[in-house]
Amino acid sequence: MDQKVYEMHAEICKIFTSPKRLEIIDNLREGERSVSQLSESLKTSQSNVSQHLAILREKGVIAPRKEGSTTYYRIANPKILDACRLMREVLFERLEKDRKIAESAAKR
Amino acid sequence: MDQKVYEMHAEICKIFTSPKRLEIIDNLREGERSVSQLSESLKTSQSNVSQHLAILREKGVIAPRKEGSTTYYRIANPKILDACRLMREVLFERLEKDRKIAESAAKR
DNA sequence: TTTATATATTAGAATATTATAATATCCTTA
DNA sequence: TAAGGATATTATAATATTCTAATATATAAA
Repeated sequence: MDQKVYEMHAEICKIFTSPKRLEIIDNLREGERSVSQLSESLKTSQSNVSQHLAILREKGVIAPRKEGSTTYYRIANPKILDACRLMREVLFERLEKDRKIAESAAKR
Repeated sequence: MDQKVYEMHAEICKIFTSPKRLEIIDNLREGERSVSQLSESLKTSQSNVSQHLAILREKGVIAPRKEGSTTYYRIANPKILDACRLMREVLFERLEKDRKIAESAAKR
């Protein structure tokens, strides 16, 4: 496999390495949201939310719709939601496993 | 959703943000490999490969098997492979889309 | 027990990412 | 067209990541 593919693959996976971007994605699961709605919901500055939205937009995860001076964003690629959910499952399985290990250690 | 969950989720997704880790995962798809085999295959220093293996090991992606002085690693969590493949698909769809856009632009 | 081989760990330099602050742009309405 | 609200962009400080070089550890062979 070409080196370049690994680089691009790694690049696209950076979508998920910011808690705020994950939270934005989660918010947009339920439907369109404006920048200020997201800013409020995440309790994060408008500037920072816009930066994260720009990253998600450039990577093709979300798409904007302008209505007057308001920009609404929506999920543009549902496949990404599947990947996101799968990794969430991996996390939860891992947490469950750790919990069981701790439980059996406590018994002894 | 709890803030902490987003942080852990982002943390686990960092598995995929290094081209070398992706290449290691791809190599291990075919079966067990030793550190030196991987080092040679990736054309990367033993030290650096060991560092990446440590990260993958800590995140539960791979598991070691020692045989004498050699350590063989294998995939420990197949679900992670699914997530990895899904993101690769997302990448390829994106490349295909960009290609089509370039093509139709060239026609004009 | 010395030497060689395989892997792991650590320190540090180079680079990348994230958040904040300041500012710019764009749209609406008075 | 001036003012205000919504969003985007830019510079920068703080932090995190990655690689290299050096060293440590552990096993095997001589």
